[in-house]
Order: sequence, then structure tokens, then C-alpha cells
Amino acid sequence: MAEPTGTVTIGEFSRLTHLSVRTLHHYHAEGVLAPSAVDPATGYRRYGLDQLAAAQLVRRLRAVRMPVPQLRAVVLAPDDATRQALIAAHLGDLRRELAETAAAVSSLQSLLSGAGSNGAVAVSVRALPDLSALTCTADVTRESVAAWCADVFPQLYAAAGRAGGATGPGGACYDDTWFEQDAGRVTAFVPVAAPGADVVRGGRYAVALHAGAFTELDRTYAALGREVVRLGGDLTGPIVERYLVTPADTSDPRGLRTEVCWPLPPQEES
Amino acid sequence: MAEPTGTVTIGEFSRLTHLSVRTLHHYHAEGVLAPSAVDPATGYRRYGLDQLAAAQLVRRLRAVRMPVPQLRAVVLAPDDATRQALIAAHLGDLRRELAETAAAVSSLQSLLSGAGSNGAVAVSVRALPDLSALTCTADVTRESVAAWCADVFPQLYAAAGRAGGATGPGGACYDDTWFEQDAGRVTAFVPVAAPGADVVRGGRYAVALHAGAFTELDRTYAALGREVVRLGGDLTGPIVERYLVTPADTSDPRGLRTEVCWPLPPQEES
DNA sequence: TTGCTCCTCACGTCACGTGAGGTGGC
DNA sequence: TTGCTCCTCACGTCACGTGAGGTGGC
Repeated sequence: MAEPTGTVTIGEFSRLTHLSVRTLHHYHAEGVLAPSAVDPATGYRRYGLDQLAAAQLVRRLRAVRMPVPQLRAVVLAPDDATRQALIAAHLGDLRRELAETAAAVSSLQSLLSGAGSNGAVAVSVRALPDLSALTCTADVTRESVAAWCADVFPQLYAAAGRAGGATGPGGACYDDTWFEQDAGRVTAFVPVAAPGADVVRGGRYAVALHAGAFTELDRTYAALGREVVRLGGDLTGPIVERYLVTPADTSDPRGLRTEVCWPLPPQEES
Repeated sequence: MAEPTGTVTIGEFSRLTHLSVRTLHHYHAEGVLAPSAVDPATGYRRYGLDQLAAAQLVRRLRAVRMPVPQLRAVVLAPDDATRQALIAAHLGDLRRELAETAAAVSSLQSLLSGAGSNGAVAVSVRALPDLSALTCTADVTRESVAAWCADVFPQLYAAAGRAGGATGPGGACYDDTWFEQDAGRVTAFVPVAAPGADVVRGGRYAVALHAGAFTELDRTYAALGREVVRLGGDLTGPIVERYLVTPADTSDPRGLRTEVCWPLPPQEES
């Protein structure tokens, strides 16, 4: 009893869906919305009226910025549960994106309002001792580093507990290219007294205490780096962050405390 | 008494600002963040530490997706008031964008929940008479059409009042390419009894009543277009929308009522 | 002198928009 | 037969990322 559904040209389908002809070409090439028939001689496309529902869905998913490959996965989904899961996953991404934008806006406003501006960051010079510590090293990108830390630090602290307890706050070493590339080798560590542990090399460092969210760290980095230059440093070498108050300790980003340690060249004799 | 501020290489500046070297190259080429000096022999760039503040601002503005040309306008702004105004304008754009995304999400959800789905749209066939009306025609894009209507309809209704009053709801004719190109010629009209007015041509139309926000119109268009095809129409010719309940009448988008009229070919004799 | 940093092309990405140049359908 | 629609390249957009291939600085 299914009504035979008619078929229409690409121009007509364009007017029905409010998708441009070029966009329909694109979706055909990408396998997102293939016409129901293509004339083998002329290449003319015909679309079925039963494709209108899919076209509406595609239009709305693009309106919420779903990437085309995911779009294809949605329309090719074998069943409705899969489809719903893909869409829900994207809406989750979108929610995170919006939260990041909101955070970026307030970060911008705090920069403009000049809160804690211009050298309010105190920088000290310290000789940090070698530390015996439990460590974990991996190649991490900036966008995955928060998740990686949330995964690895509980494990390190648990292991430290079994080895007699942590003897100081945990931290991480970042290859200096990490801050140029937004990706690279990171070593997380938790200091312990156990003799068999790894060693985190100490040395002479310029140290600044950062109070607040990790997204604001660049302000502390800039102030600290300025001092490093003044002290004759060349801004190379692995940077150490020590997490004094972490997201595991407080849910208020303003309560976070992070020590940033930038290596200095060995002190000259004078 | 100004401290002489040192200068650093591009790699060092990259580590200080968390902007990649390639990004700094790009901002130099675009005139957003030019280095304080370029070695004429080698092309090596040097950045001043006094450029750190500008770099931080640029980084935050990009984090809220300000386009690079606007970025340049911000850093080149002659005074702080101009700068603040440009930033505020962008934050306004951003707010509108977020509102649109939120609307698109709820539109998607209403599509998925199947509210008013599958042919719940009633389509009737009517012969519309020629109308004498006050009109206003312009080339308008989809993104500017709401603002254009909000501008032009009050003027048309005011003029209609001086001409004896509107004799029916206002509306607009859209060239059929408008829905393919998202841009084109639109004629807004308000019917009046006055003899000297323009004439909006009538004819045989398939008509559907759309209840709800304009962003949901594509669903009514699809259902209506399906009927037009069934009735032998070829989906060409100018489409008429008549605004029975407009944003000027209600602040609840669900209360909006729009009649969509798609032209049909002249009735065949049988 | 050896690495390391820096340089300039130049192509790739993403989702289409925009002609260019040519052909089919009524 | 004349317009109109449709077709396929192919380049442009935007903000960089990613090598390629070569040179300067310590």
C-alpha cells in the first residue's frame, strides 16, 4: 500500500530542502546523500521524495556543525539506536565546545579588566634538588592532556601509597617544544622515598606560582619568561609544573595552585 | 625610566606565548602581530617582550573565533575605546551565534522526537485573486532577511494606514532561486484598497499553514512541495509567504503563523 | 664542524561558493 | 530553435598544519 513516491530533479530537490545545488553535489560526492538515480548517459541526478526526511536531518545536523564524515555515519547507521547514539555523542561534543567558549569569554574579560595584570606574578630563583619519583611518560596533545593527567595521576598516587607515600606534590615535565607544537612528550611524576624509583633531575630554576585555571597559565608563562630572559636564560629546556592544588582537590578553578619552573643556565661565577 | 625590554627569537616568543611558530609567521604576513625587527640579510624575526600583552590578547580573541581581519583592526586600533568597541561587537556576534546554535539544537531535537511529523501539514488548493498592495522589493540574503522584514514592514503598514488601512495580512514573494541560493529578489507587500497601488498577481496555489518558528519552515516546505509534485506542479515560480501572526504580534516563536503558497500550473481541462 | 634554529615556498585541510565551458531537455 | 537546467572541472575561501629544501648562528 506504499504510495509510489515521485522523483524530482536536483533543482527541485534544492528548492524543497533549502540545500544549494552545489551542496547536494558535495553530499553526493561524499556519500552523505546520494540521489536515488543517476542517468548513465547524461549524469543527471534524480532524487526521491522519500529522501526529504534524510535531507532535513542532514540540514539540521550541519546547522549544529556536525562534520560531514560523521554525517555520513549517521545516515548510513544500520539502526535507529546507532543513529541516536552518534547524534547524542555530537551534542556532547557541542556542549563541551560551548563550555570552552564561555570559559574563553570570561578569560578574555578578565584579561581586559586587568585582574592580576602586569607583573603581579612573583618570580623566585631556586635550586631544586634531584627527586626520586614514580613516573609515567607519554606523547600527549594539549587537548588530551587534561584527560591524560586525570587518568595517570590517580594511578601514580596509588602506587606511591604502596611505596610508603608521596613525599611532595606531583608534577610533570614538558619538553620545551610542547608549548610550540601543542603536542609532545610529557612525564608525570609523584615523588617518593623508595630507592628503586626514577630520578627527576633538579637544577636552577625560575619559579612562579600560578593561582587559577590552567587556561590562564599563559599569563604566568609570559611573566615568568620575561624574568628568565632578564636572568640570562635562553628559554630552552624542559619545563616543570608542580600541581600544589589540583582539580582533584577543588572544584573551583580559582582555587587551583600550580608552580611553574623554567630552567635557568648554571650560575656563572662572579 | 622605562626598562629596556629585551628581544627574543621567534622560537622563544612561541614558547612564551603558546602560539606556534607557523601561527606567528601567519600573523606577521597578515599584519596582526609584526615582529619588532627583521634582519634584512637573513630574514630572522625578533620579537620584543613588550609584545607579549598583544600576543595574549590575540590568543584569547582567536579562542573566541574572532576572524583575523578583525583581529588586525583590534591591534591597530588608535585608542582603547575603539579597541573595546570592536571587541564588544564581536562578543555580540558570538552571543547571537550561540543563540542560533541553541535554537538549532532544539530544532534538531523536535525533529527527532517527531513532533508534527509526516504529513501532519494540511495542504489545500486555492485560487488567490490579484491583490492591490503597497510593495517594496530588494535583493536580500537569507541571513539578512529577518532584519530587512523588521525594517520594511512597519513602513509598509504605516503607509497602508495613511491609504485607508491594510485589507489583509502582509506577505512576501520569493523568487524560486531564493531557496537555492539563499539570496535573491524579495518583494514584501501589504494589501490595500487604494487604486494607485501595485498589483500582486494571484493564481492557483497549493497552500499550507505553518505554525511555529521560521527556522522550522523547511518541514512545511517539504510537505507542501511533496503535494505540489503530486498535483503535477513543477516547483518553479515565485513562492508567496503570508504572515498571519508575526514576530511583531507575539514573542513566542510557537505562536507564529505563516501561510506558504506554492504556485501550481493552470488547471487542465478534463 | 656539527646540530639546531630559522627561512621561504607550496601543498593539504574543511565545506562548500563561484565562475568557466560545455551539453541535454522541453 | 531558443532558453533553461544540468553536468564536470578547477580555483577561491579561512586559518593555519605539514613537509620540502635550503641557510644562518653558536
